[in-house]
Amino acid sequence: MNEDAVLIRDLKAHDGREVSIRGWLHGRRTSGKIAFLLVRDGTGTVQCVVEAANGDAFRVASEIGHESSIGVRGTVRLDERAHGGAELSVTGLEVVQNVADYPIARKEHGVDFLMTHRHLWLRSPRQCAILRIRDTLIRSIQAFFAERGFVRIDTPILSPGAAEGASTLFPVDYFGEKVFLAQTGQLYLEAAAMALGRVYCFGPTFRAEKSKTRRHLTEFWMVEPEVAWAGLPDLMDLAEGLICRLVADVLAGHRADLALLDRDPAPLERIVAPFPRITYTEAVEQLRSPETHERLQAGLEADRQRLAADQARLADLEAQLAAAKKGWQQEKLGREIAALREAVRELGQDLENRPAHIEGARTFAWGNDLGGDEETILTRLHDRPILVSRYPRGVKAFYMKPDPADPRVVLNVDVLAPEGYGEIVGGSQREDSLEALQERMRAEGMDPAPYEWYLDLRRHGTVPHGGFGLGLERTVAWVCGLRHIRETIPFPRLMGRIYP
RNA sequence: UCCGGUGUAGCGCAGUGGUAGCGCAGGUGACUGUUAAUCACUUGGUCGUAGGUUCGAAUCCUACCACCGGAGCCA
Repeated sequence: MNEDAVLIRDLKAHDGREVSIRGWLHGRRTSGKIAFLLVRDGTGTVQCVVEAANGDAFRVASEIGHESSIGVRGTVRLDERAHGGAELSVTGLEVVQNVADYPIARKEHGVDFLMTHRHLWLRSPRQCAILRIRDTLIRSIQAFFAERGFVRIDTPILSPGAAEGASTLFPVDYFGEKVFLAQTGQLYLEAAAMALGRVYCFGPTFRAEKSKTRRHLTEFWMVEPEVAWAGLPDLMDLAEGLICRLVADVLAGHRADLALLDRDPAPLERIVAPFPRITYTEAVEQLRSPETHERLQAGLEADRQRLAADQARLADLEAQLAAAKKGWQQEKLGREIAALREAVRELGQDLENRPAHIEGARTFAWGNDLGGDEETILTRLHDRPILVSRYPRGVKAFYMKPDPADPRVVLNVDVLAPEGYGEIVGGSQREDSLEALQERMRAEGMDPAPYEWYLDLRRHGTVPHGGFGLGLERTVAWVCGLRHIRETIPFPRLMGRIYP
C-alpha cells in the first residue's frame, strides 16, 4: 500500500486530488452499476463510490464484507450528499484481508454478546467516542495538576496490607508472602506530599468487592491528589476546580462525540463553580425536612403519571408493530418496545421502592452513612455536583482528622455528581497528630506495626494536609451520560468477567 | 452473600401443553446516488443442562449452570 496514505479526517483539504486511504470496511451498499463503501480509519469515516465501469474494483467492492481491511485510491470530491462532506471516487481498491463473518452488525446486540466481543465492539462509533472522551479527561486531569505545580507520583500496585479492611482486596502471592493489589495510593502519597508539597497519583486500583451494579468495576482508574498545608476548604476548592475543568474541556472538544452518544450537553453546561456545599448534618436535616418530603412525594406522583404515559405509549407502539409491514420497521419498533418495556419495568420497580426510600429519608438517623438512596435524593435537589462534608467519625476511615469544632465528625468531603451518577470524589483532611492517630488505630483494633512508616510522617515534621480520590470511570460515565460503567474503560474487569 | 429477572438459529426476539417461528445478518438474483437502500428467492435449531409430571413439554415441576439488574460496600 502507498506510503503517502491520507487520514480520512484530512480528506477535505485534498479536494480534486487523487489520494490513498487505508482502513476498514464499515458498511456497504451495492446497486447494479454502483457500489458505496463506507470506510473508517479511526480518524473518520468516508463514503467511497465505485462505478461498474471500474471493472476490477467494482467486482471486489461487491464481494468484501464488514471490517475487511482495505486500501482505497481515489479522487476526493466535496459533495453535499456525503456524510463527512467529502467522498472518494474510487480508482483502485486493494484488499488486505477480506472478512466474511464479522460478528457485530450495525444493529442492536445484547450485553453479554457485546461484552464477550469487547475487542471488536471497540470499533463501533459509540465506543470510539467514549474512548476519545476518556482520553481527553485523562489529559485534562494531568494538565490541571501540572498547571498547579503538582508532581505526579506513581505509588506501588503491590501493597503489603490493607488501608481500610483486607476483605475487599485481591490477594497476590509474593514469593510465598500474601500481599494485595492496591486499592489506593493515598498512604504513600502522604509520604510524597511531605517531600514535594503537592503531589498526585493516577493509576489503576483494585477492589475485590462482590458488587454487581452499573457503578462498579473490580479494576478502575483513580486520580488522587495529596496536598501539604491544606485544610478541608482547600480540598473542596481543588475538587470543584478539577471537576469544572474536566467538564469544560470535554464540552470544548467533544460536541460531536457527545451528540453521537445522545448526551444532552445542557446539564454539563450548568457545571460551573460554586457548587453547593452542605455538611452531613445539614444533609440529614434536608433529608428529614417536610419540604424535602413534599418534593419527593410530588416527584413520586409525577413519575407515576410518567409510568402511565409510558405504558400508554407502549400499547401504542405494540399496535404500530402489528400494523408494520417492512421488516426493518418491525425491528426498529420491536427494539423501541423492548427499551420501553425495560424502562417501564425499571420505573415500576423504582416506584414500588420509592415510598420506602421517602420514609427512610424522613426518619434518617444522624450517624448512619449516606447510602445510594440518600445520595440520589440529595443530588435530585440540585443541578450541579454537591459537596457533602463532615461525616460522622464512625462511618469513615481511621486516618481522617476529626473536626476540632465538633469531634463527632471528621473533616472529609464527598462529591456527588448530578443526574443520579452518585459519588465521584471522596477525600479528607488527614489526622496529622501522632497521638491522635495512634489512639484512633487502637480504637479500631489495628496492629500499628505495618504502619510504623506511616506514623513516622507524624513524627518528623508533621503538617496539616489532605487529599481526595476521583474515580475516572464514574466521571466518564457521568460526562458521557452512560447507563453503565462497563463502557467507560477499554476492557472492563467486572465480578465474574475477565474475558477478553 | 441476599433479592428479582432472563436463557429459543450467528445476532435481536415471538411462541405458556398438540408439526420450531419472525426480523436482521449470511447466500443467490435484480437495480447507477445509496444513507439501517429496496425487491424476490434461500441456508441455518440438542429450545441453557440434568431429572421429573404427561399420550405428548420450548411451554408445567425440581435441581443445577450462565448472564443481567438491584441491595450491602464503595470511586
